[in-house]
Amino acid sequence: MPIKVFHTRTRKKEVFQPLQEGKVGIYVCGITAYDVCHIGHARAAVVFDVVVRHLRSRGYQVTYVKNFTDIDDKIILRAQKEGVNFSEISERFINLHNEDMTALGVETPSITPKATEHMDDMISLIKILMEKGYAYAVDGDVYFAVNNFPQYGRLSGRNLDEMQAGARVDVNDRKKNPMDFALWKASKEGEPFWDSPWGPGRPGWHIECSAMSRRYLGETFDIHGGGEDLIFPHHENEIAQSQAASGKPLANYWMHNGFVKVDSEKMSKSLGNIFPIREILKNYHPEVLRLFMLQSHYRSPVDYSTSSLNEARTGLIRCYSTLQQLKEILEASTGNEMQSVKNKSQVKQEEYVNRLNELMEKFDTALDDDFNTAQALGYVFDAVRLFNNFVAGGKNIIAAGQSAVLPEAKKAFGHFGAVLGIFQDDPDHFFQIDKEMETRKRGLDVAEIENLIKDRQAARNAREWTRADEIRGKLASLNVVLKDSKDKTIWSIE
RNA sequence: GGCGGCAUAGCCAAGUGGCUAAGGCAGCGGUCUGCAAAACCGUUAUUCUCCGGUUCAAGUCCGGAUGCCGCCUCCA
Repeated sequence: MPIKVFHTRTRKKEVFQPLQEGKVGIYVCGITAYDVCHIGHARAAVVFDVVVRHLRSRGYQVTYVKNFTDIDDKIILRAQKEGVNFSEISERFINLHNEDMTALGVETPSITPKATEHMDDMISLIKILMEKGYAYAVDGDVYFAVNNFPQYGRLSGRNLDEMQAGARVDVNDRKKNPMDFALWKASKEGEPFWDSPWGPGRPGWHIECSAMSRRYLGETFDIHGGGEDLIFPHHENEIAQSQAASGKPLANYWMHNGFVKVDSEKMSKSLGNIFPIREILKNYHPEVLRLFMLQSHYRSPVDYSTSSLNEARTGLIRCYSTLQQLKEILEASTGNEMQSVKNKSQVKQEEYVNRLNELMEKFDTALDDDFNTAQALGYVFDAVRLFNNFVAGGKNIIAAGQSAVLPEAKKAFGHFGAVLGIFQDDPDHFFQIDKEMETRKRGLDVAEIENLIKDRQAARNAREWTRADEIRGKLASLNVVLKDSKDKTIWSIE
C-alpha cells in the first residue's frame, strides 16, 4: 500500500515516491522569532510532527529540516521598542518556542538552522541569481525579476497578469515589476547588517529558506511543507529563487496545513483572538490540544473553542481510562502465580487479538492516505471499545494474567500513541495533571473535596445512604464526580 | 476585482463512484451499582445545503444557485 500525499500544485493526492529509496528529505518553514507561538503554530508543528513520525514508522529514514527566521522587520521593530539587540529578541522567542514544542510532545527536527548562521549561503545564492540574470541590484537592494521566471505562480495557480490586476503591493519605483521581491535589503540607520557585494544589508525573508534547504537537503528534495498562508508569496518565491538558480525542481511534493480559526475567523492580532500555546497548556494537558487538532484532517480549517477543547479532553480521558485499566491489569498479573484458565474463551481471545491487529493495519493505512489522522483516530477509539469490551467480559481470564490479548493491546496502543504523539503520559500522572488543572481553573480546594469524600465514605460504611448521597450531591454541584470501586473512591472533575 | 476551498445527525468530524454513511461529544433505553459514576450492550442521518446533469450505480463526477471561509499585504 503506497503512501499518498496531497500535492498543492496539482491539487491531487499523489503516490509518494521518494528521490532515494527508503529516504525522505523534508523541509518545513518554521517561525519568525518575534513573539510567543500560538495554536496556529502548534497545528503546523503537530501536523508535520505526525507526518514525520508516520514516515519513520513506515521505515523511511527521514531528514527533517525546520528553520528559524531570526532576522526580520518584526524582530528589529520589537528590539527597537525594547531597546535591546535584535538577537536578544530572536533568542528569547526561539527558547520559548522550544519549550512549547517540548510541552506539546513535538519531536525536535533533525536540523533546525537559523537564518543568521547562513549568510554566506544566502549571499552565494543571490550571486548565482545575479549571474544568471534573474536578479538586479538597485542602491544596495537586490530584487528578483519575476518576469524572467516564466513558471512564476504555478504553485498557487496564478499568473502575473492576474496578480498585477488586483495587486495591492507597494508601488516602488526601484522595482522593474511590482511583483518583484527583495533578495537583499540595504540596511537603514541603526539596523543590524551584514556585508555583501551590494553593500551592508540583510537578507529578504524568502531567500533564507532557499539557502537553508539547499544546504541541508540539496537542490531537489522530497517534501516541502508549511501553513497554507505561505503558498503565496513565500513558497512561490522560494521556488522561483531555487529553481532559477539550480534549473531543477525544488521539492517534489508541497504540503500545506489548514488554519486554526476562532469563531470561524482567522486568528489575527487586529481581531485580538490569538491564543498562545503556553496559555492553553496552563489549563489543558498538552495531549488534549494534540487530539483536538488530529481529530480533523490536516488540510481542513479547525475552529478553536473552549468547548471543542473540552470535548477533546473528554475523549482523551476515555482513552486514558482504558490505558489505566490495561496498566493495572498488567501490573496485577505480573508476579501472580499462573492459574490454569478454562479454555472456554480461547477462541474468543484469538478473535480479540486478530481484531486488534486489524485495527493497527487500518490505522496505518489511514495514515498512508495523505495522513488521515481523523480516520486513524476512529480506529484508535474502536480499539478502546474493543479492549473495554474484552475487560468487561473476561475478568477470570485476566486474573490469570495469561491472556494474549493483554500484550497485543499494549502493542496496539503503544503504536497508536507513538505515531500520533499521544498516550505518552503515565495514566495515573495524566489524571493527576488533569485534576490539578481542573480544580485550579474552578478555584476548588482539593483538601476540602477529599475531606468530603472521607465523610461520605464513613457514611457509606455506616450504610447511611441519605447522608452519603447528600455529600455526593454537594460535590456534584462543584462539578466533582465520584467513581466508587470496591476498595476506594476516585474523583474527577466533569 | 482576480484565484481557491468548504457545506455530512443536536454539536465536532471521516468518507474522493458500488456492501448496513467511521469515530468523538451530547442524549435516550438496558446491564452493573445501596443509589450513582465509569465501563459494557443497544439506540440516535432512508440521507449528505438546494436545483439540474452524467452513470446500471453519486455524499463522492459535471453545471448552476445559495451560504460560509481563505489567499492576492507580514502571517503556521
